[in-house]
Amino acid sequence: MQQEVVLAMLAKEASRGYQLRARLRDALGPLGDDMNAGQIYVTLTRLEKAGLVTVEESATRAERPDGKVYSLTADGHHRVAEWVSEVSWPRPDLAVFHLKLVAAAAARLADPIALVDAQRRELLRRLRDAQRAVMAEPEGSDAALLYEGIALRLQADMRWLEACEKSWTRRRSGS
Amino acid sequence: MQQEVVLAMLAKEASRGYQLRARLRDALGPLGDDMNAGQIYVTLTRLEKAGLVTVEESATRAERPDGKVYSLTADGHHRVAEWVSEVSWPRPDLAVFHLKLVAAAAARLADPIALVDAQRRELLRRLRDAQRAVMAEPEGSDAALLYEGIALRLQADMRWLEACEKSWTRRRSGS
DNA sequence: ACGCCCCCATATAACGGTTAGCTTGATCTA
DNA sequence: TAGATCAAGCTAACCGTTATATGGGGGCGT
Repeated sequence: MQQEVVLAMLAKEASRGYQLRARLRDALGPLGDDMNAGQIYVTLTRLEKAGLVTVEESATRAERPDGKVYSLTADGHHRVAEWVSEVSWPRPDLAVFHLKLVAAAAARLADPIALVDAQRRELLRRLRDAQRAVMAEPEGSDAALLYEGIALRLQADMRWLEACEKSWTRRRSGS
Repeated sequence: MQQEVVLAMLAKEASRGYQLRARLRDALGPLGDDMNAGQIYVTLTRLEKAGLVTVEESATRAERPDGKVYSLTADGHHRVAEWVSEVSWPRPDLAVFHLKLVAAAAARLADPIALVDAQRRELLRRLRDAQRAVMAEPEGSDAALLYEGIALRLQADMRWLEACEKSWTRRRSGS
């Protein structure tokens, strides 16, 4: 998980790694299961090295397993405030599929249009899954919202693939 | 750039790093300028270490700068064929924004609805840019196709943000 | 002729996200 | 009591990405 996300979760209250991981999983619903177990620990140690969090080797609390409790430093608080206030959005990652088509056509490895078609079928499958998941979730839940976003994305990508197909068929008859 | 992409470009013909980079940039149009210059060399050395490409220290050709020409090994050809045939699609990356909202609300760092609004304005700006870019490109060019995909994505994300706003306002009045 | 700048071409260190896999103890259960 | 499962944590390693460095060569103005 992105460092800032972990940092922001830690801003609510100091936690140990496992609790943090559980909170993240809860906030994502069924999609949280995709997270890798070790991810949090990697991120936490890196945050510590960067001086954004501190550990307290707490045998002070009566917590059974000899514990590492993580909390934010002043720098950490500053960083998370900064992150919350900044607007950023992941750049669309369509380039690699496009390059796959270009490369496949150039090296005569496969028919681009067949590739687009296969991709369309795959996205259709995922779209059905996402829509089924939306309905399976309780109305208005976090998970339902996320699945809805995924479905909207997939629909947009489907329409792009249609545009790709048109473009490549034109290109084939045109050359 | 992803290793497989570089590999696939190399499948067309053996090249040296710089040519490869130029070919990639051409295939992406104006978006290709975002590529980092050194990226290709990092990827190529890693591919070499993995045994998927080989270098030929060619002073054999009358090429001025003492040259490293890269070409695919048998394993490399196999790998690229595999890649072309596999259907994969980047997983939608909506989780981090969702977690930003959750964390901001939980730690009372900011008003989630204000965050959604700021994001909406930003995406609207980018959408206008993308649509302008579509029209600036020659009809049917690679770059126009890519920009169209980006625009479609952004529209989908906008609609998701609207759903987010609805959901969080409901949640606020409901708690 | 000299200095300057830009392009070709390559390389490298380092950061950050992700994964696979390991350990160790506790708890459950057949 | 042996085996399975789970909590809790850790590590090595891969890959994508960036910033930055290094030279050689060609044009160009003064």
